[in-house]
Amino acid sequence: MNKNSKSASELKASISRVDEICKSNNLGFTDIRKQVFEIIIKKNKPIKAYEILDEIRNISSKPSHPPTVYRAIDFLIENGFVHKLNSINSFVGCFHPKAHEECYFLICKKCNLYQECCDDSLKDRISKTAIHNNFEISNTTLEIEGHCLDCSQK
Amino acid sequence: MNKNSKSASELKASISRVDEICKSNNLGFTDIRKQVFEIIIKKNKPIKAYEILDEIRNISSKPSHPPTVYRAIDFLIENGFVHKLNSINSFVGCFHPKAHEECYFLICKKCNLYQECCDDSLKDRISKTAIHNNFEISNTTLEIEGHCLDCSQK
DNA sequence: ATTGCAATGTTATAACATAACATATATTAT
DNA sequence: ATAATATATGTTATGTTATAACATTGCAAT
Repeated sequence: MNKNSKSASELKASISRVDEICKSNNLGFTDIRKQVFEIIIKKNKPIKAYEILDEIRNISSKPSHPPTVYRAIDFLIENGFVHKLNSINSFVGCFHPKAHEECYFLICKKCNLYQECCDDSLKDRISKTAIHNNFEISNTTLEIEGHCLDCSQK
Repeated sequence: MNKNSKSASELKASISRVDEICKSNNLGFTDIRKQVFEIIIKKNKPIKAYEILDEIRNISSKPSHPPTVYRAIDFLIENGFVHKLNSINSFVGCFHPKAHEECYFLICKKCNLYQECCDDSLKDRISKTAIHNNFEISNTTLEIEGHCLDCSQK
């Protein structure tokens, strides 16, 4: 699985990468959106909307409300910077924004770390299954829960 | 996709099949559980917990509450008679109870019909992906949303 | 300066789910 | 048969997740 935390430089790199993408696509990477994105990638584990809200409330002096967080999340998801894990109602940062449409995940139930597993053969297999069923995919949720190497050895 | 509704005989067959499985496994297929199962398979589309609750309230004279429904759903899921679609917080009947551990779905966004797509090659591919990442699967959520043949032709 | 638009603030509530404890019903052991 | 146990259900309350609706702000274009 991915490491437990990201270095300050990795964080900065992630943020400036998204910043670049937003600039070149004319997307407003506003303070709130940046703040929410930073909280998500800093945590480096799936995080819940209300946890994000709590963090913002800790940081900021002025009152914050759920819609603020959900709007920021919507923006981040729409543009592929963040993904939602439907099976655990949580959000994770994307390692490869704009690199792929669909994103598949391994989620460790013990340590909560997650990993993207978007290999092409899997994507192909899913695509073939859809075709075989005359089905036109618009989006796919693939979330594999279980135990990562570290946790299954313990 | 599967047809829009099930015939009375198909319904009866589904229920008695589950009945059999419960008997031979010493599981209590109680009235409430049977009722919830019937409501789910009758609908033949993903159904939400509170819709089930509403139906029960329509049928029954005595008051019903959310835990009643959620407990029945839990029982049905635990034993493989029903699946949860995490991406839409809904529940569907299983076409092949006990035939497979994991169950993958195609869900049409337009007509809401759903279809299981649990082919082995897909299962293998997912399994290989997990192995490749040193990951031990406990359960998998695969939900493919899009349009079925009928709906994409319209 | 005013209009228009995108983003945010704010209040309220909708939608989804479970904790905790009481009661009833079935099973088993004596 | 009766008590003890386990399983299932009833009930109240509340926790958790998410959005509707409308007000306000800030900024850009005419």
